[in-house]
Amino acid sequence: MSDLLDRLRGRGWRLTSQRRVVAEVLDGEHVHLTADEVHARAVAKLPEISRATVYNTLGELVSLGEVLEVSTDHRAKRYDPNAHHPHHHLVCSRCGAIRDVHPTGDPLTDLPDTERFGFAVSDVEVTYRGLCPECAAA
Amino acid sequence: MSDLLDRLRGRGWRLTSQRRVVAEVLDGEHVHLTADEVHARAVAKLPEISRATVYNTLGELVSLGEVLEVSTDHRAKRYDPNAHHPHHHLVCSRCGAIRDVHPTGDPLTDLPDTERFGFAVSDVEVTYRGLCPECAAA
DNA sequence: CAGCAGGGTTGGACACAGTCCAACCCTGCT
DNA sequence: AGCAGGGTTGGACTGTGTCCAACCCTGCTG
Repeated sequence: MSDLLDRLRGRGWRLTSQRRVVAEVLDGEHVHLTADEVHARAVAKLPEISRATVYNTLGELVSLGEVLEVSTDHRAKRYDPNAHHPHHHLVCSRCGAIRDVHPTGDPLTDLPDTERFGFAVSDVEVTYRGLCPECAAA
Repeated sequence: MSDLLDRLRGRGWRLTSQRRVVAEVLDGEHVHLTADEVHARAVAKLPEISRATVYNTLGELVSLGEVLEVSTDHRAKRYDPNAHHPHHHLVCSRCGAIRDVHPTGDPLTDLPDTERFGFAVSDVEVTYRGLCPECAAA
């Protein structure tokens, strides 16, 4: 994703220091951060960046398709920088840890026309839930 | 689900008028209501019922496995009274309408051991997204 | 080079969903 | 009738996210 900045520049995105920092944070650790976690890490690099800017920038990255929004629990949304590799998620039902997973098969083909009710189905999200090894041991 | 009240009684659930009203609301229309919508409908039948009680009761019904929590958008949770028929959801990406669907196949078998990372996977949620006929026409 | 336009940033106020809590009430039991 | 204990209530509170008006910064124009 080091080409992320190039891609954004190519689309006429004005590349401010704030936006660069947010992109760097997402590029840094490939984990699923909440907006506030992104903000905390961004502040470490650019102390005066505001929460609103982080929210704005994350929203823009999402609508540009460079980052995915994931909301597995009913709490804060998380941001997944791995937007160019289709994948699904495995979530620990106790601690909320998230892993990217790649199931075989395509669930889209598992939804017969009679079950589509005239919808133009374009996407599927699959969320597996279970106990992670740490929580299972505890 | 008219046996719902029987099942609850059988488990020693104290059947107050408030709880009965919440159960009736869920039983009434088989749609996916938010907690506030349940509250509004409950108030129509029992004017003095409080929001806290609705939340409490919904939470209890969920942990008893009588009702499912669904959160397809990042807004309010919705409650699905259809807990005894395994199914998944089809959501309109514009208006948020939800339909229950029954895909063929079992996505659990599509997740190889190497993709389970030691998790004890127990459940899968599949959410199909697309435009509903009304939104596609507009 | 000054002025300008327009997008980006800021922080504080606000909105929404949900949770918590102490006081109160109600029911069944003794 | 008195009591214990669970259920209910409403109001305060929290966490997450959005909105907005003022400000700033950059590149362009004359």
